[in-house]
Amino acid sequence: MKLTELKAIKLAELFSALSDANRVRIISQLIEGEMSVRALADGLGMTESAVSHQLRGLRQMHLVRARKSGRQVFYSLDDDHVSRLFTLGLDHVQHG
Amino acid sequence: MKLTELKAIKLAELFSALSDANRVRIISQLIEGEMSVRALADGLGMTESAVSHQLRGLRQMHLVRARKSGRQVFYSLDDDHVSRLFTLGLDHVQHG
DNA sequence: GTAATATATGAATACTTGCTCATATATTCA
DNA sequence: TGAATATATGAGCAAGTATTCATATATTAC
Repeated sequence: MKLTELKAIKLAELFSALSDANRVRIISQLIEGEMSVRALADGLGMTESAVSHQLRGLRQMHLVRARKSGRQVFYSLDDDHVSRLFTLGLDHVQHG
Repeated sequence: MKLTELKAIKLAELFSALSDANRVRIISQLIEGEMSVRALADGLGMTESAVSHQLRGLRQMHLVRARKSGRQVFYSLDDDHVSRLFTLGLDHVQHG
């Protein structure tokens, strides 16, 4: 398959979004539905700062979306490609 | 989705395999069929050493397979999960 | 045997990344 | 207003990664 350099970079960036165990766990939580930063941090045993930094990257790649409500920010998956990639990858890991 | 720590790490490792533009380009070439290290290097404008190093990682993750023939080593994709991940990701990049 | 070719690999280095810590911004409540 | 809570962000650092260069191994041709 012929691939332009730009597309190769974009693809690599997309997969990079899922190339860290903590990000994978964040995504896995968000597959269930939207969650606040604190809820994610508590659920994953990460600091809020670390979660926030990671969410920033995911946001910039348009993989998650933020919804502000009062002083909380609820994050959710921005499109279903992510969860499809996620489950396909999980498939590979489980019985690949 | 509840995810064990081990599965999160395995998933992240899988996606890490596709988290570099040069590896993405290597995979994109191998989707066409098997190729030697030199052919890959020539086709991608990389040194043979760099390609060999990357192939080593992909091999260790069982994403590519090596077939030795004379003094050449031909690489091919080791399973179709990879190309499915690849094309799903490309889908996202193109009209996501 | 030697020379040439194809690939692999270790060390060194430049670059990237994910975290912590400190601080800033925004919102709610008293 | 001021204190408390939720999130965001920048700097700095430790760990990881991809490359290059030099060298090693393996195969073929002579």
